[in-house]
Amino acid sequence: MTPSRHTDRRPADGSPVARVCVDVPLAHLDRPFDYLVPAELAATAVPGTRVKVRFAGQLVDGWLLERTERSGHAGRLAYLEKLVSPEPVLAPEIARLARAVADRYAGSLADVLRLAVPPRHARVEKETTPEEPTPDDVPPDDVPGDDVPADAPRPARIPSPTTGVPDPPTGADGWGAYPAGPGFLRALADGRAPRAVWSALPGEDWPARVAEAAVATVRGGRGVVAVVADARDLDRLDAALTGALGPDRHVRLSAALGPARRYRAFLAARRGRVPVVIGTRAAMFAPVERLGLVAIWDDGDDLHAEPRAPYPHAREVLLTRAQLGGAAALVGGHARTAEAQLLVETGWAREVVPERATVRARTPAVAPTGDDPQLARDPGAATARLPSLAWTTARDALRADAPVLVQVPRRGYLPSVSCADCRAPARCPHCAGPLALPSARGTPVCRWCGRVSAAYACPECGGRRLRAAVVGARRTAEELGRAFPGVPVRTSGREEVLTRVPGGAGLVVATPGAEPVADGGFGAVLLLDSWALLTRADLRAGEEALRRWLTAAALARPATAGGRVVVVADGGLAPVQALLRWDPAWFAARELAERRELGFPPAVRMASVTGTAPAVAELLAEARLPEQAEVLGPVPADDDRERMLIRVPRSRAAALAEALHVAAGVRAARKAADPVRVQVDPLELF
DNA sequence: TCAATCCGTATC
DNA sequence: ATACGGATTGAC
Repeated sequence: MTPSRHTDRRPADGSPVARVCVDVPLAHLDRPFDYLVPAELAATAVPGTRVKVRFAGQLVDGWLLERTERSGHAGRLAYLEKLVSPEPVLAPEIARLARAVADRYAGSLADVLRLAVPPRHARVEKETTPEEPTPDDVPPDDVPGDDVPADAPRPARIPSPTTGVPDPPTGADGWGAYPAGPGFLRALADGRAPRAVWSALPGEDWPARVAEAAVATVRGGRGVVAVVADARDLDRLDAALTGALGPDRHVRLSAALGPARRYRAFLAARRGRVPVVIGTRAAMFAPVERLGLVAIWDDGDDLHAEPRAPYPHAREVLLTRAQLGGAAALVGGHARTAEAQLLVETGWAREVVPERATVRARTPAVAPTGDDPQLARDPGAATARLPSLAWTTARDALRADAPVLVQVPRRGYLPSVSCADCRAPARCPHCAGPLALPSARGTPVCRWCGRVSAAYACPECGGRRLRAAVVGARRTAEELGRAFPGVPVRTSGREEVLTRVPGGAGLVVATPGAEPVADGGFGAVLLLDSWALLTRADLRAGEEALRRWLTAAALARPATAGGRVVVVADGGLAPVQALLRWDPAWFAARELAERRELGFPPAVRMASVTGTAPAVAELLAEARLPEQAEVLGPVPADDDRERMLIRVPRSRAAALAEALHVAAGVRAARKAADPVRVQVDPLELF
């Protein structure tokens, strides 16, 4: 680049101005900047391309958002320095979506674009051109191998001659088991935009159902984005889609693919070569032509929350896409989140649920049992410290040559404080935050507002004594093998996740989210140590416990085929009740009502501001918060930082996000030191 | 009186 | 971030 070349440059004849989003992380620079398009880039510097521009003296990356005739900028415009690639990787609708997501989460467009478009891989980009597809676009190692469950792919159907896309199934199975299901599929095929909150039946082959919804949408000439929580779910969905749609009508997109394969899959979608993109949350921004359906499975799984700024949640991103693009939406799971319930109650989405008779026919028999581990009469139970009902249930299943699933929680859940008498979580009388005991014999202190509750009395039972929950009962799992000598014990957890186990007698000990599918279903499912799940210091503890139980219990055979579930928990607790009755909608409605009462999300919009105490104070002093905003805290966060919570009515959500974004910008412009993290809808509230 | 430096502000 | 401008300070 010689200096003389600069003097040669002249602006392009048509639309000489490029509006560019510069890739800098500073909040106050979150707006487009205008540059001149040099004549030689007139045809190639199109909207959606990556460019390099000189910005404040340095060369930075940017996104060309649009080309215009004139600029509103009073000063002199600089030229685009370079076109990184002529590939318009940023589709216009994704640019719009990214802006909406940035606004919702008090973040910058550049931050969201970094999440939305994978890093360029030049070699991959050159492999193919939009005109000549190659068969190598989905490489062999993108396709799941032999370890993928055999049940997941549907048998290939004869493609209909006109479209090449098979007909959806009919009858009382599949979507036919849900009264609103067939109508939902019809609407997808007809090009309409139905929105569904789907409560999947136990034993449901959910990957097949999602694949059928995708097929219906593709039949209607539209595209699909479907997001699942982890690699194992993705393998299952991939296999189902391969069966339903063939091997080359979809791509999988996840960060785990690595840069080259990820960019290859991304390009295939962007170039309109495949109508369906499936993936983990990395796929939530995937460009798809004529988007007709967004789907998310198990939206309560916290893996759906993006850990990088501005921390968007896959469900919210997908619903925003559906809203902006007039696409259908499918929010499915065995459980139902309070957020999904809100969609139903506001009328934004409709329920797709089975009738009670169908539920009864498909559910295993669920029974609660106390968590007293003394059971001397059964020596095996005593060894494993199992309640006797759990032990006898497992024993019976094993005798019937059926596999048994034992769910144990992961370690690391923070105990909170509960009433020693009735075990109701202890909440701050002032702000309803969680109480904690700073020392064993101290007075409880609110973790949100810091107020001391010296005279705490349980609102449920009037009890005045408090107890801290005890964590860690993994030993129970290790001792199980000894309780059932001669029975093979396999574990599935963080280190090694089993996808599938054979149908004979055997024990599988799994942590939540790592439960394998069993051939023919599990004869028994034991849900142990639920006390640790239910007493987590988390707003979503009950919802999360039920989600994990339903997900595990859904792997059991129906009661009619001998399937039994034992949950070691007090049968009077609401999540346990919901499990016994297999009624996730009832629990979600109850949960949402409670959150309305307490002023918690999603009934209200919350944001958190985390940083050093002076930095947090400065940001909040700067922020012009909406009038109804309530500021809670400070609560201590990691390494001498602190956290403030701001809550507003949902109608003020946009104003809150904007106020925080502007305040962060003012701070960044002034000093740039002492970072503050702003999070809208933080997953963890305390 | 001029230049070196500091601080604040814009970055096209 | 960096780079520029206006104000400020200090030495001639």
